[in-house]
Amino acid sequence: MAVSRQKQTPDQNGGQRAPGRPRSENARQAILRSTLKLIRRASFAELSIEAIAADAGVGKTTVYRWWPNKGALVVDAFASSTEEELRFPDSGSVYRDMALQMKQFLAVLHSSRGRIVKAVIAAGQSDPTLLEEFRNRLLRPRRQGAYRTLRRGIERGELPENLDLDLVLDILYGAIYMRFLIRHDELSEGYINEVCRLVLDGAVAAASKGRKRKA
Amino acid sequence: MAVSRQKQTPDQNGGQRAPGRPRSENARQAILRSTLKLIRRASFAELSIEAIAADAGVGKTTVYRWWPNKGALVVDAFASSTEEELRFPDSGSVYRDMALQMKQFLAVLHSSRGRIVKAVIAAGQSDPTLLEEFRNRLLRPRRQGAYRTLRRGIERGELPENLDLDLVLDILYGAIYMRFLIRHDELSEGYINEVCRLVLDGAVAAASKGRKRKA
Amino acid sequence: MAVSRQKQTPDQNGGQRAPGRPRSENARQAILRSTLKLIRRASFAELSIEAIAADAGVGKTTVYRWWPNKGALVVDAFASSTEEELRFPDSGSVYRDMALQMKQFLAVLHSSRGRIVKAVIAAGQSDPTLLEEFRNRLLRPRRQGAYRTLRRGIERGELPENLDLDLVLDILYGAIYMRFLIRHDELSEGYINEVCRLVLDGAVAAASKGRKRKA
Amino acid sequence: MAVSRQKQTPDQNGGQRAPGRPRSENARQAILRSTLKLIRRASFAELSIEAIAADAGVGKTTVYRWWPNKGALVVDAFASSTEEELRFPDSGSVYRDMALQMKQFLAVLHSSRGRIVKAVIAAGQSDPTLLEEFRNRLLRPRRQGAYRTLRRGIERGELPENLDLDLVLDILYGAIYMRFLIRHDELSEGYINEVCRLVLDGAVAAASKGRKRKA
DNA sequence: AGATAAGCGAGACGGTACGTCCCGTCTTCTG
DNA sequence: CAGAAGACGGGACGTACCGTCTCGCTTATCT
Repeated sequence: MAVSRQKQTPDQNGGQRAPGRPRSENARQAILRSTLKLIRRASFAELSIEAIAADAGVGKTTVYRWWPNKGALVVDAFASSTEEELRFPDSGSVYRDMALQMKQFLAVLHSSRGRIVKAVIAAGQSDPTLLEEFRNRLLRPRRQGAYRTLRRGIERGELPENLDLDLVLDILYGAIYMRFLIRHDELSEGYINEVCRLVLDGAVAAASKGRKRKA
Repeated sequence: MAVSRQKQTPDQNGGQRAPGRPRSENARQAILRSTLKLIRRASFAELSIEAIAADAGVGKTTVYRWWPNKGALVVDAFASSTEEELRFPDSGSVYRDMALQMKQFLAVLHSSRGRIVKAVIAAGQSDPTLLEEFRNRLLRPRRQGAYRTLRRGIERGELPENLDLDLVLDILYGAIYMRFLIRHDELSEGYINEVCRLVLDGAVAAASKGRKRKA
Repeated sequence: MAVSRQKQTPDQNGGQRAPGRPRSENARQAILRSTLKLIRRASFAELSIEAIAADAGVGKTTVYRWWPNKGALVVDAFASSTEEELRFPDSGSVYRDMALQMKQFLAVLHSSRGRIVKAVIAAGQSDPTLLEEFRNRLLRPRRQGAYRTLRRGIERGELPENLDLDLVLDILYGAIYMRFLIRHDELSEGYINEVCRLVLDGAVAAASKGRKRKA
Repeated sequence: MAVSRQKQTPDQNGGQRAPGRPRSENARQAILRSTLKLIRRASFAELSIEAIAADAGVGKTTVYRWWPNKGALVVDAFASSTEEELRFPDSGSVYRDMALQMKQFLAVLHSSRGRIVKAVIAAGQSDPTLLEEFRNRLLRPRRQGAYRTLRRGIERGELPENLDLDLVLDILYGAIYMRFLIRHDELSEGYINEVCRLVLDGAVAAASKGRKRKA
């Protein structure tokens, strides 16, 4: 489950234990903790594994043994700190549910953890495996919740059938990432409201126009 | 005009020339050329000023004399190579104009210069001035053309009055940046068509619903 | 007798067996074998206990349990491989006996085991206990044979009485070690002949001059 | 002249200067000084380039730029500190001259610099280039003086003509190195006297016996 | 023409962090 | 309870670049 496991976990091994001294859970957590602590004070580029190891009271080797690079470590640290936070509500309205979750996401971006998201996306641009970690551990799980929310909307008739869910979600969240990464304009809750309104209305409108075109 | 000028340009000096040997235009261009060449083979993080200087046959000092850091150099190199490409057409249809320009942008992203866009946005996450350069030299000029295109649509009645242009543009381009930066799904011309359709229809629909709500 | 025994051997325990699993003779020999094998391919400094353990298919712990350090291990390995080889002959001539034994020694130095002698002397320079092992297990036993050879020469009248045996031996073997360790000149059988000639003649001459001086 | 010069010295360049910033003489001397200081407190193996650089207030790079390895550095440091010390006197007696110089050498071995000689010979056993440095910078120059001393003895009739000088010197100094490196017996001035007496008398005796054999 | 000034290439400098190797110790399960 | 396996904290390795500096040389303007 954890990114860091490169070798078999006990469970995967059919109840068998790997030989040798088992991995130190203390060390693992100390490293993740120090990573989170240091990434808040410095940029991703300034963050050094040397410093993390020192802060965690751990040999550099131990870090390299379990994480292939700085990026994977930062994603892991971030993911293990945000697991619970970004759930989708179920209020009976797609608009309300989506806007609410997007605002929770906004809060994370505006918190000190926003810096980590930036760092990961930035570093991911030159490290495909890092980006993949990001998608697997952060994006994908959230998408599952989003799909459910949108499907509920379809069942309730708020959204058209045959809607391309990924299209809608990429447009919605793309608008957030745009202002978050390029910082050319205000990224506020009001902005999120407007984005949701426009995109969800657009989903309905585009579908009905499509029907007319076909008809 | 060039990012790199830190000292007075002749023109600003009232026709006077500064004493001493003037800056070598050869060196400047060799540096920009080598930067473009090397950034295509490596990521931003892997790109080193040492290598650029060596490739350009230039002393490191000369690079540092004119550019404060790697990022500024990369933006400068990129900007000086893409000035002409991303104009907005005027075909009589907002949808067609926007989709066309977005597809041109897509072509740039898919070309070897896409790597530079990635690099700049990535590096910009830990260097505000770099991001500002990106906005000033690349984003803003394009926005001017986009405003004109959208305003023509409003005049033609294709789009509602009082439309928040930046909102629409951030949603449109955000959808592109989203897939470009996170690479979780296909970034194709078909995707652009759908994004345009949904967002522009959404702009109309949201406005008419707003009117009803007010009424 | 073996350097490696740090704990009681069964015999010392009055026929009693120590409790628990007995030491694995297999492991011991595998370690010594791997040590000899690896020291031939690499220098003493390059030789690592990690590599020995891996090559012997043995845990590092097992090595550390029985040998205090790399040097002791190497001496042990070497000694256990050269016990029989350097005997002194008895041909009726000191010159012939000494020259012959020195040539046998020369052959060892020129064989792949010469590298081990080098390694041990080298490592001994920063590890007194290692050097002591070298003297006790390799040098001293040989000296006993050399003393007997020289004393036979004295009895036969080839060498003067009251000869300082250690002085003569240090001069003879020093000449070999000199060229062996510093490698500035050829270390050949011819060289050994000349050394023997000069030193043994010198022993006679110095003694007779000494008598004259006293007389 | 210095071992450390890997690139052209000005003199070799026909009065021309190499381009770029010239080598810092300060740094060079600080490094040599720190090397001598630290080698006295630790063994060669314990001595680290990291520590030398730190002590000298110098970047590690600067050390590596000029010396290929720890050994070369130590030889250089030692040589540059002992250049003047081991001259051969000219007293009118070979025996007296040789004994005197050997006692000077003995004093160096017994001083804190003796540790360096040990270190160099030890490290040289697994590093041929280091040994070569040792021969070129330390052994060879001394040998020149020794040749002159022995030749004076030949001219004065104290030693036979056609004497193999290297043979005699290897026997004399080999006796010293033997006890110095293996430490099995006392290395004193008395020992040196006896060695000189025996070897020089042996040189005469062996020659006269040789003549008899030929006759 | 000479003085003065700045840019230029080259490359050494003091540093920081890299990722690796091996140290000697420890912790676990198996025989 | 020895042994294998292998993770642990640690220290140094030799390398790559950082951004700064010091050279001699070149190219300009200003006396």
